[in-house]
Amino acid sequence: MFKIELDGTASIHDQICSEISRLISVGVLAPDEKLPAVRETAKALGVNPNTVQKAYAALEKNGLIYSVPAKGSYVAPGGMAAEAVKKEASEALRTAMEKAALTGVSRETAEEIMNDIWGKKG
Amino acid sequence: MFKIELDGTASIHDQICSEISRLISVGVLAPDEKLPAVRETAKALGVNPNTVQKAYAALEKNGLIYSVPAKGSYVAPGGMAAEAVKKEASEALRTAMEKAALTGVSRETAEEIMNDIWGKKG
DNA sequence: CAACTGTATTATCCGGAGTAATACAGTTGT
DNA sequence: ACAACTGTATTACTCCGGATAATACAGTTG
Repeated sequence: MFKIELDGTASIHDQICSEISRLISVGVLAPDEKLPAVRETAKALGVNPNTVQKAYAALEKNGLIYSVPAKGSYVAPGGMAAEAVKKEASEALRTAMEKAALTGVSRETAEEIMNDIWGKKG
Repeated sequence: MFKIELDGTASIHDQICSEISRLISVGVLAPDEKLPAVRETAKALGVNPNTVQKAYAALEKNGLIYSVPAKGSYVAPGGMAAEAVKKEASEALRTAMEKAALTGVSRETAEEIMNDIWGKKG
């Protein structure tokens, strides 16, 4: 069972989405692996089941998981999920970069930050 | 007078903040230049004066502008404002990159996006 | 003095977030 | 067959932040 710390300013179901997305992309949650039940997750997180359901529904809408009534929710098969997550993350990164560029942040500055995070190239 | 399109999902005063920040960093709003009055901006944007005031207050808190009661609000002097904006934007970019890295986005992918936005290096 | 400035206060409305309590239909293990 | 689980759906309620609205005050400016 995964753990999530509800810290941020974002809504709880958004945070659940993000964390599960991350776990999928990193591989902690494998393709076709069964996710904890809605009620179980809710209990583990000390959160209302409806909130978790909202998160799962959003994940399914984005193609990260698929749900089978009366059976469970599963990570999308064949690496589709991981790809979807990275695609989402890439788009978010693009948006952030566009915004930064709009406010005058230079490419050099962006590269420096990149080196801090991914390690210097070469 | 500047224009702002209230599109995003963010709150109005946040959008006003962002747009004024951008205009400052780019140089459209020069240091010590007087900003439009709260009521004037509100009217131009079709928005409540209180909302604009909230935006101006936040901008002042972040050191981007300074307000003189009964006189007006002005862009912070000596390029301080532009620097503050770029610093903020850089931090936001760093946060976005960290999140992307966490979800498995590779440096190569990030570089590609960077090339799209800032132009290819070299 | 009139018209403007930023600032402050209070009240109200609306929508989303979150909670709560159910209910239903289908699966699964015993 | 039955109990216990699954996802899904519905309805109602509370709470809080965003936004609006209507003022009021004090100080500046022409």
